[in-house]
Amino acid sequence: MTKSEKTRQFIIEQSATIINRKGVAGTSISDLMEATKLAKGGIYGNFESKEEICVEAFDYLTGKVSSGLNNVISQQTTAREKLFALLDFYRDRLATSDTGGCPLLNFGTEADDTNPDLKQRVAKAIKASQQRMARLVEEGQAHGEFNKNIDAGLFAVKMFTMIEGAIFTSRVTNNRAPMKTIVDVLKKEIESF
Amino acid sequence: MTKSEKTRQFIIEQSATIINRKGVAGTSISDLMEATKLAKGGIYGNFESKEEICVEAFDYLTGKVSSGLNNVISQQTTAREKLFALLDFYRDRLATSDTGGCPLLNFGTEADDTNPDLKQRVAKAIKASQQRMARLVEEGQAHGEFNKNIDAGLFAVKMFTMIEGAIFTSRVTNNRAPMKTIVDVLKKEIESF
DNA sequence: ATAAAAAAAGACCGATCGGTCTAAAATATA
DNA sequence: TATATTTTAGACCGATCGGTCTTTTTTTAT
Repeated sequence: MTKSEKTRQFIIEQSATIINRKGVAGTSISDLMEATKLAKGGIYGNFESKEEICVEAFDYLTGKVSSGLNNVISQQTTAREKLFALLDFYRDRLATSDTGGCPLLNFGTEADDTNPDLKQRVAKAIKASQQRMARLVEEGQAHGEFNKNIDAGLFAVKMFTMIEGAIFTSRVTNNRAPMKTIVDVLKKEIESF
Repeated sequence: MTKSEKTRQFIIEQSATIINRKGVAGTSISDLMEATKLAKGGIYGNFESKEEICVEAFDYLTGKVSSGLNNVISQQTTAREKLFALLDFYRDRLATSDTGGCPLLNFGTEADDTNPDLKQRVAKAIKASQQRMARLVEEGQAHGEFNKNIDAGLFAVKMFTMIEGAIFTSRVTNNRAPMKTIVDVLKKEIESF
């Protein structure tokens, strides 16, 4: 890993949370200079534009969520346990305030009317998230753990919308209760599979 | 209604959709000058700051959603019909792209880490939305239409998170299907009450 | 119609925006 | 250690930001 590759990665990591919190339009290069302790030349020597940093920051954040999920899921054996671990991860790691919440929600709501490139990236990430959920249900069905009549795709849509809606609600109202409630509701439904 | 009151209202109405789409940070005064065909003096003669315009725009947008809902709800008689009308309204009027989507979602996700005033306003509006839903369920129970064992508050949280999550998903993916699916799921659950 | 009051125009302000460029510093090669 | 290359600092750029203020225009009251 060359020096500039390391610096580039460092900039992305330091910028990601700031952009997730303040948004693309609300984040200035000087914010990133302050966070990285780099001068303008240090930033623009590694990125072509603010837009490029934001895109990389989004990929970094979603990648971190994705690997975090893969990690907790891989530690479980049954499909039910895996789905529960996924739900716990969302509840404990994305509804909290300290990292700015779910990047899909933050980048998605800002980009949908202003930034087609970013919007498409978010759309892809949404699809991937739902597919992960559906896959876990299908896995449970293949292993005879869940009823085969369950519509995995439909449940994934329900699960995804509820989780994102709950993250949003809990964060704006400064109250973890909605997120907890929704996770419990989803767990109960999974138990009935 | 004095001249300046009319102008003030005009500015709010013309600005609201723009701010809903581009966000608070992403909207400039010159955007609003262009939309209203007013010069800077015309804007700042009626508002103290950009922040004030944004707050008024949020109130205007949520007020319009609220009165729209009240309108379609009042045209129905049974609680079930009222809940269905509410769902149809969300599906047909807020998941579409032309007005920028749900103001709660747009202002809420931007404000939660950057704008405590606006954040609190969104939190209040969220609470009001959920209470409206819960009240309709309780109304149905009072009239013997729904089973009294249904937890109205819990259902309202579920309904609200699913709707917001579905609006988000449908808008970012440019696909009405998730919103339609979620509305159908909720209707089916209401039918079982 | 005229005077008084209200509202809007637009020049102007300092600050900051994203981005460029050259010179200095740090690193890699030899 | 000397040299070639890469990387960073930071002065600088024009544009635009939110906001102010004086002047002009429009509205209202007489």
